[in-house]
Amino acid sequence: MAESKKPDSSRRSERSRRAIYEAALALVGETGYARTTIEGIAARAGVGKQTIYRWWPSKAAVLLEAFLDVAEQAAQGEPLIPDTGDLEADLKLVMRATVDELNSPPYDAPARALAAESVVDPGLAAEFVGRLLEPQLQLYVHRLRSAQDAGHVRAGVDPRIALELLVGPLAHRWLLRTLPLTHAYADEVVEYALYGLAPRP
Amino acid sequence: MAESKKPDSSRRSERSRRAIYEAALALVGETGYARTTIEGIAARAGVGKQTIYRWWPSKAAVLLEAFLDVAEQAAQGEPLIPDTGDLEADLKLVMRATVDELNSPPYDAPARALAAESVVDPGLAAEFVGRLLEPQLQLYVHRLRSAQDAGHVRAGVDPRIALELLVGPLAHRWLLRTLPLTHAYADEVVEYALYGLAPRP
Amino acid sequence: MAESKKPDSSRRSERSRRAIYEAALALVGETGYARTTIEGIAARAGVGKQTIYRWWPSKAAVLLEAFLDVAEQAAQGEPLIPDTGDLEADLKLVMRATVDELNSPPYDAPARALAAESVVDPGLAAEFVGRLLEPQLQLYVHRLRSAQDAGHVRAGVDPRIALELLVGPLAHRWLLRTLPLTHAYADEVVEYALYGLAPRP
Amino acid sequence: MAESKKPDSSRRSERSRRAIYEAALALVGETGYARTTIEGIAARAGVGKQTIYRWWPSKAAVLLEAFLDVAEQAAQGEPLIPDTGDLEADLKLVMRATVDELNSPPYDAPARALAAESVVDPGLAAEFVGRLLEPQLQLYVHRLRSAQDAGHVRAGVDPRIALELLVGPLAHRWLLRTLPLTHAYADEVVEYALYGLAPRP
DNA sequence: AGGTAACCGAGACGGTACGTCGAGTCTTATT
DNA sequence: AATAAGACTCGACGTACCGTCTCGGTTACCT
Repeated sequence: MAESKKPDSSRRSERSRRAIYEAALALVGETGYARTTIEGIAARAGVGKQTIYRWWPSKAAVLLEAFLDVAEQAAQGEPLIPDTGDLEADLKLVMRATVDELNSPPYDAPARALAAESVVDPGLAAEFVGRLLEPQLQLYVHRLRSAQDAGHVRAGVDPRIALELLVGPLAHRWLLRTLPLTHAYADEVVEYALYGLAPRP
Repeated sequence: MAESKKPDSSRRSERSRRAIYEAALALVGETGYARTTIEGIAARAGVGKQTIYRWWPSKAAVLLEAFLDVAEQAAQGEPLIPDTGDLEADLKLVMRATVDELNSPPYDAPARALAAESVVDPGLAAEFVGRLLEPQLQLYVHRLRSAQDAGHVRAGVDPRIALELLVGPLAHRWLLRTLPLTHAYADEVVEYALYGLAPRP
Repeated sequence: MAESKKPDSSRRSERSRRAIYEAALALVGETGYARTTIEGIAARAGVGKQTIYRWWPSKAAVLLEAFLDVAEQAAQGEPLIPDTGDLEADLKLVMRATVDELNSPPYDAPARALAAESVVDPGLAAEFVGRLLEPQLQLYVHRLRSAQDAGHVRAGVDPRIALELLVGPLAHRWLLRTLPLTHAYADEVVEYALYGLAPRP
Repeated sequence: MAESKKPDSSRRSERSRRAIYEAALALVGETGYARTTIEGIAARAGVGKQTIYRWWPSKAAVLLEAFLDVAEQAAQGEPLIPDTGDLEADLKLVMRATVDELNSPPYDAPARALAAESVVDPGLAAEFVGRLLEPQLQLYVHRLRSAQDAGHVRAGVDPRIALELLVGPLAHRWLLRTLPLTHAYADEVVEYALYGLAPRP
């Protein structure tokens, strides 16, 4: 009943782990995900290939962890979604910030790669959504519930669906590049969506 | 400005073209896009590899055309978006149909593969969006404009953005599998979105 | 009992035939036999591939005929082997001329290619020997017989073997490049061989 | 002056090396050199193609080493050229043995292929001559010098040229198949050549 | 003089092998 | 025991030519 030998993580080289993260992100940024290879990551990180295969099941998994790593560090001074009492203003703020993030190359390249892989690999998608996307979405749920409590959103509204009315259109433009992703667009999406959520007089 | 010798398409073998489409769709359906190889398509189609490389620049391009080919044949009896005068009912109808399509494996596998590649390959994305997605989206624009003319949608609303409020959430759930994609969800998205578009009394 | 359709040689395009010869010799000279392709010959000659396949069974056969063609033209003012009565002088003359020929690139390249192919393809070897080499060798037989009649070569000597004592060493150096092929060497071979053929006092 | 990364030969798999030699010789023997492919050798040896490309620059180089390998093993019980004091008899012995070797298929096929390639590839020729042919020729040089010391060959004779009078004719018949290669022919060549080398009374 | 059968240029086709790249596994020596 | 290094088998890549096969277009013979 032996599991096929799992490595002893207490012995793991922290140095190598970080070098692999950096190499993975750098290569994906410079040459794109498809042209990034495990061999290339290992070479750039000054690491043996086996060290990667020992700790990660796939190229996508390496990139996901690398990306989570920087995301966590960036999220230390967590901005969350502000709650000034003005829902529309607060949402426009975060949505504009999201637009900026999606438009910035150092974020765009790995995030795009991970999204694309997730589209096609349900296992990765579960990780990607669970560890990266869902926590973000929950912030919207909280803010919307708070607005609901304050009477700015109709009582019957399901925040989960409301949030997707906001985030879905942004994701759509970002992923498929149908049209440019701008602050103006973010604002309009917020406005159109909120019309439908506001209480009827 | 020398074009690197283009083949003479009048000499092209229709037989091979169709065989390649069928092989590509079959293999993507059976083994997934990543494990589908050009060599495999050629072998299954009973065709030389060069015949694929002569006419398409990449595996994704083959699949796109194969998919467009069946899409066109399927769209002969064009369903379009009905216009019964009841916008909500009409939209729910198409949105439910779209949900069914996205949930049906023979459509899902190649569409997902193309979407994933498009996320990461802007050139393919342009083709994918322009030839497959955008025509679909224009149907929404038309239906929404018609509703606007009938006074069921506020005059100031931009149909392009309105449509993304409908389609974006669906795409989001489909692509990233955040939550199940159901008829109920389609209905709710339509309802939430239309609240915001309806004229204020 | 129909032979699988042989082409009608009276209809053959002389223009194409000559262009193919020239292209074949030029390409073999410029890029070597191995890198010369039938497609390349056809392209250079401004000829369809089929025109080559119609008239020749192989690349080697094309080159052989091309080479024979120039060899015939060159041999119009046939030098043969002179017969001044001084066998040694006469042989040195031809042997030196042969050395010069073998050392001249325009002759060397195609001749080498044909020899190499012949080593490995008995059918081609038969053609090569019968149409090109053997006629040359017969000249030696005649000259040696004449010398025998004049009493300059022992009566018991078989001219066929004697000739190979002269030509063999030259061929050996040429084909395998063991040592440089010079006039001095030609002279020495003639001298050493003739010692053995001369009548014993 | 960067060498394009050379592999570490201390890590080399002996098992693969021997399997490649055997496969190469077997395939050349069975199907001929031209129809022997690197892919075929790799498959037959149960080896990755890359393992061949890592250690050899060409198909011919593989075959050369394979052939040298068996030649070395065969030459353990070195026969050399005997020195009984009777030069003619000794030479006839080796020349007949050489004829037998050249007429035996397992030797003929690879040797012929290597010779043919050498005719056309000077680099290979250098290897072929230096490592295989020249050591054989030196045996003749030694034997002839010994005969010279014993007064059975004229003092002025250059053994190098004398040897080519013996070996050249044999090679000529073997390579171009002008006439059959027999013991009788070997004897005659020896006799004719020795006439010219013997001291004049 | 018109019809027609061949050769001709061109090049698409189904194939085979090329030489390269990278995947994932395994081995060796080092820390 | 984990590591850096890298050789190994394997499979696919995209390319180059093979030899076969249409496809018009031009000759050149033959009614």
